[in-house]
Formats: sequence, C-alpha cells, structure tokens
Amino acid sequence: MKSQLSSSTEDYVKTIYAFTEWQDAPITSSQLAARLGVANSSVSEMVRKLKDLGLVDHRPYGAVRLTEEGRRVALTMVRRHRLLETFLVNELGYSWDEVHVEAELLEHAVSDLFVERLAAKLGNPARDPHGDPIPTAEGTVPRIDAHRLRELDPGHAGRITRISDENPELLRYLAHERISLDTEVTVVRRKPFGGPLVVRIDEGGASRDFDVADEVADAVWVRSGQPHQGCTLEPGA
Amino acid sequence: MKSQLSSSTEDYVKTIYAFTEWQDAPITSSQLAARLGVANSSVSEMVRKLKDLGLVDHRPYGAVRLTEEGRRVALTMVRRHRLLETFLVNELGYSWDEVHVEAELLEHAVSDLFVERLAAKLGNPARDPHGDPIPTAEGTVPRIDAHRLRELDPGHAGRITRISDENPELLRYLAHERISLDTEVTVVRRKPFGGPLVVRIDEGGASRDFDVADEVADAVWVRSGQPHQGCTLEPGA
DNA sequence: CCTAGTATTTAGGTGTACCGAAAAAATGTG
DNA sequence: CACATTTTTTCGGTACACCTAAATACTAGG
Ligand SMILES: [Mn+2]
Ligand SMILES: [Mn+2]
Ligand SMILES: [Mn+2]
Ligand SMILES: [Mn+2]
Repeated sequence: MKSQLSSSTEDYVKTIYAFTEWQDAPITSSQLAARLGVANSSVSEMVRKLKDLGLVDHRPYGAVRLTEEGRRVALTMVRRHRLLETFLVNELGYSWDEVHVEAELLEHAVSDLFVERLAAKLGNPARDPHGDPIPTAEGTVPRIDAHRLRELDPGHAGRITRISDENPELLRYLAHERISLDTEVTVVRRKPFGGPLVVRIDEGGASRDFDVADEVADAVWVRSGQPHQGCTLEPGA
Repeated sequence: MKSQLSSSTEDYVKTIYAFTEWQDAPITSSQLAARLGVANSSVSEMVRKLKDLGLVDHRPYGAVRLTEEGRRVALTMVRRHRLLETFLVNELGYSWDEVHVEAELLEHAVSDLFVERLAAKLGNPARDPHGDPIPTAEGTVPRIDAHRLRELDPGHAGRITRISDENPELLRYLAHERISLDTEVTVVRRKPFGGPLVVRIDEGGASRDFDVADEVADAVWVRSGQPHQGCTLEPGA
C-alpha cells in the first residue's frame, strides 16, 4: 500500500490538490509546471508516471485530476505540511512567513509515526498558521466556507480565516500592518478606475482604514459573520 | 560556502567520521560500503566526488580520511542527527531504539535555523539518548573518555555512558533488562572458554549479576569512577 | 620474489528527474 | 473553417546515485 513515493511525486500530487482547494477548475500541465518551477516537458513525463501509478486521471492534452488514491496521498501530504508549519510556529518560534519553505522539505522526511505524535503534542489542531485546514489522519478536511476578500462587495464584514502562504513577502507585509488571522474587516469601498479596495479594520474598539492592493485581496479569505465558529475539531470527531 | 550537498554526500561524510569516533584507524572503501549498504564500486565513484569537493583525502587503493572541511561537515550532520534523536525521545515519546532510522532521514531535511532553534528548546543538551556526545554549533565535541565494557578487566567499576545505537534490537534487549545510560556496573569475571562477561549491576541498594554477550559488551561504553561528571556543557561554554 | 587471493577501481548500464528544441495537437480569430 | 498562435507532448541529452562484471592493483604465503 505505502509504495514509498518519491519527494517529487509527493510534491506533484500535493500541487495538483492545492490548485482545486480554493477553486473548481482542474489544473493544466503548464499551470502545474509554473507552480512546481519545472519545464512543461518535465510535467508531461511525470504526469504519465503519476497515471501509471494510479494517482491521476489524464488523457493527452487534457487537464490533470487526482484519482481517489491520489487525493488520499495529497491529503496525507497536506496534513504533514500544515502540522509541520504549526509546529514550527508554535514550538520553535518561527514567524508565519518562514515556515513554508522549511515544511516543504520536512514533509517528505517525516514518518507517519512522527506526524501522529506531533499532531497529538500540538493538540490535534484544525488549522495551520495561515488558516488552512489540516486534514485529519483519516482524510477528512474541515470545510471552511470563506470568500476571497477581493470578491466581497462594499458593506460586507467578517473575520479573516485564511491568508495564502504562497508569498512570504506578502505575509511579512501583512504582519507589519498588524493584519493576521481572526482580524475583523469590513469592506468600505473600491477606489475608482481599478484602484485598491478599502477595508475598515477593527482593533479592540478603535478602527482604521486600509488600502488593499488586488494581489493582497486575492490572498486574503474572509468568513462572513460573527464570532469564530466551525473549523474546530474535537479529538475523535 | 554552503554548497548544498546531497543527502548521499552527507551520509558518506558522516559515516567516514563515525568510523573514527571510537577508534583510530581510518575507514577503507569496503568498510564504508558495508556501513552504507552500497556496492564497493559505488563507494569508489563517490569517494572521487568527495575528493573533488575537498571533503576527503584519498589516493587510489588507500584509506579514506576527512579533510578539515569534511570534518566540519560531518560534525554538522552528527549534531543534527543527535539533536533530532534527543527531540524524538524527549518531546515525541519515542523509545531509544526507534529514533535512529527517523533521524537518519530528518537530518538531511532540516535547516540550520531549525537545528539551532531545536537545540535551544532542548536546553543545548551535551549528549543524545544513547550517550553519544552532541557537537556544538561551533564544531567542538565534548570529549567523553570511556572504554568498551568488553575491554574492562574484572574488578573494574563505572557507569554506562554510551550504548551504540547501531542495532535497535540490542537496544530493545538492554531496555528490557533495565540497563540504560548511567547504570552502575562492576565487572565480576569472565566465564571460561570464551564465555560471556559477568557484571554486577547496582540498582538502588540491591544488585544483581548479569551475563553480557560479547556483541553486547562491544556496544556498551563505561566511564570508570564515581558520580557523573564532565560531559555537561554550559550554554556558551 | 612470485603469485594466489583479496581489495579496489573502471567500464558499461539502470532508473529518476530534470532540461531545451522540435513536433504535434488544440484553440481562437478573422 | 482555415491557419497562426499557444499548449502539450515527444525526442535526445544531462546529472546523480546506484548496480554487476571485468580489469587492475595491492598483499601475504610459499
Ligand atoms: Mn515538498
Ligand atoms: Mn500553510
Ligand atoms: Mn542520513
Ligand atoms: Mn544516537
């Protein structure tokens, strides 16, 4: 069953999964190549191997979709990655912009035993330092229904539940501006002619306005409504 | 400076170092091959590469010796390995026979930052769960002067300061027999005709005799004399 | 000091994961 | 609906870390 996949294989599968985690369309070869930082030709070859391994469905020139088995592998890797990120932040004092690269390597080196011991030590967290849900060992993903800040209309209010960890600079910028998970935001308006979004930020009574560039608004996810709920996972639930 | 060595390269260098850690003679190609579990021919090729990288001294048909640079790299890897083992035992509840394999992989995946944060969290330990000294970040090794149990004459007493972690089964056996680091032992006699060594074990007042097979006596290191001393390392010392 | 046996290296070959360039299929725009 | 553009695959090659089998160098016994 555990046929010992290579690091590359694991990263391909994880990347394919990640693409559809916050949207619907399946990933194409060139998108996969771009995200992995490899040539298109490399992807073509690897996708054929993944198909032979039964991890993806693919017909030539079509998009790449995970099989059930592929999804299972992907969730294992995502669980590892996010638990490791949580460990690095909670236990080793990393900041949230430093953890992604480190976890990207570690995820391929840890054993199942390590992961489960670590999860227990961390108290089986349901989300990672960026608000991404941590799949359970059984392969279920806490559903987080949130919307991209960019797609919210003026008037909408909510709290930030996720910030994409893809760009460390963006994370540093947001930390510097004192914007983090669980920050309360309200969309005020969009400045005309494709200008930035303006949001109001609640800060314990006080509030301030903040201009959000589109690239930032694309990386921030907001859950409408009131106090934090859902997304916690009782051990054994 | 950090030219990003491969995992294989790191393991070769570490294995070359380990061979001379508890004895003098430098390692030969076939010994290296046996320890790494690869063919002799693979070692020949790799040793040439290590030489090109400036990590070892070697002339054809000669033994393999680390250069200063090679020793530096080896100590870095040994530090990683032993700190990871300590982490696994102290923080994740591994037993001492389970940690070696896990650390063998993790040591190649962690960053310098990770290692130093981990060392600090663990309180900069001076030795690992098997009693092996943990080199400092600066590359100095706490000197532990101990002798193989097998080489002690009857009458000799001391405490166990190191047990080779090479054989997990042996470690499980010793744990089962309630023999661990810091156990007090006295060599009683050697049974005739190449029989086992008999040692007396102090156990809080009580004491019992124990037969030690040669393979075990080779793996256990004893420091003569009284209470535990040396081998602790003040932070910054 | 020669030679049989052992240790080591060289030669030729495998699998994995990449690459750039060339060929083939899909796409969309007039 | 043709055909130029873009996307994807195929093709030939590289680097790495292994392998087995063959060749070569050391070494110890006679
Ligand atoms: Mn990865
Ligand atoms: Mn994350
Ligand atoms: Mn290793
Ligand atoms: Mn150890």
